[in-house]
Amino acid sequence: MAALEAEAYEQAGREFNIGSPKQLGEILFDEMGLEGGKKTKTGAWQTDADVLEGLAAEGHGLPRTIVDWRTLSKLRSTYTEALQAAINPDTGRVHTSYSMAVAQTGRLSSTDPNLQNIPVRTEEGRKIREAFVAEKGNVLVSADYSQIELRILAHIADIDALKDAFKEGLDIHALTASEMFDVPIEGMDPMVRRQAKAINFGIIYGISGFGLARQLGIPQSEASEYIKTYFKRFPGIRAYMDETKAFAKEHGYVTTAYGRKINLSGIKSKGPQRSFAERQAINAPIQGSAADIIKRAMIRMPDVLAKASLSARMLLQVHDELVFECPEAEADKLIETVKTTMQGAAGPSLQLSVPLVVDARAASNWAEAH
DNA sequence: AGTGCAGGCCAC
DNA sequence: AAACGTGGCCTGCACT
Repeated sequence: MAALEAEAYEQAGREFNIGSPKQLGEILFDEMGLEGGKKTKTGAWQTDADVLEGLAAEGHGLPRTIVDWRTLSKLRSTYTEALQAAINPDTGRVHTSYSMAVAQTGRLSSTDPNLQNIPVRTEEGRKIREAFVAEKGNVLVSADYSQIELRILAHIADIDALKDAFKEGLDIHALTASEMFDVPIEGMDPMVRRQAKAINFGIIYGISGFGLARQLGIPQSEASEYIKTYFKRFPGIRAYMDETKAFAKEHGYVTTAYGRKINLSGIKSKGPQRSFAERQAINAPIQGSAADIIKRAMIRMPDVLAKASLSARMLLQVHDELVFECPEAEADKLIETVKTTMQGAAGPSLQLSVPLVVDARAASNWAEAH
């Protein structure tokens, strides 16, 4: 990191506080005069990774150096150093706290330290996750719901094409791409599937052409066409969204699949507040239902483990994932027990019209088990 | 030294 | 007008 700092000062032509976005923005856009800068709402130059990647693509050196420095700096300060400092000397372990009434949707949240945002997406980040290891002679078992939110959407919005796809165990993003772009699933271009995946996630979040364009780095006109095509192919999704927004506006809340209410106070306001509340109205039943289901699984777990004579302990919940620790010899039985419990957790009070699928694996560390 | 906000970025 | 949902933690910075 020291080498990256020296390189940044060299490229900037002077020293500055490398951790200060404000100073960086002034160097890039006021001193160096780079084009394409945007301001944040407070008037400061925006210097987030998207902006810096754009500048780096123009051939400028400093933005690349800063992005690399921030990546390492983030991992060191937020994870490597903070997590070691959080080890409890009595247990030799890191213990998080869960809040059950913070997230509007009914998700848990995790603090001091937050163990629900341990890196996983990059190779460097996964090294952090490798440091979460089982006691000697034990293994970690990670069990996560596959595509639970899209399955819930298929159920709630009652979309036959999506429900059938899940029943047949198809690759849902590939299917979406196939339907939208009229291409066969076999031998599909990975970039086409990636675009469909972004659309699927966007749908769950209450997408806009602007947001999808930003996500995919394509013109807004093109993104809007994608969304139009998606709704044409899955008209039931648009109907669900319209109905949900109308319900929210009439009642001031939406409900999960179990009937739990989620208040949306901003739904009757105007302008951006209302747009925001409308996206919440679309997302909250989906995210909230997933939260209900995994909580039902967690509540049943102690009983289920005891009945199966398993000594496994449930350690963590990460929204659609449960992490356990157990003796190596128990792992196979634990995986079967946990899978069955999680996959059946929607019932019996709710009969989901799509199957829930759980992937589970055992390994000595969290990165490999995930 | 403590507080709170802004900007940024990690996860699902 | 804002622009894709739910969170928490880091540093910098202005302030008390």
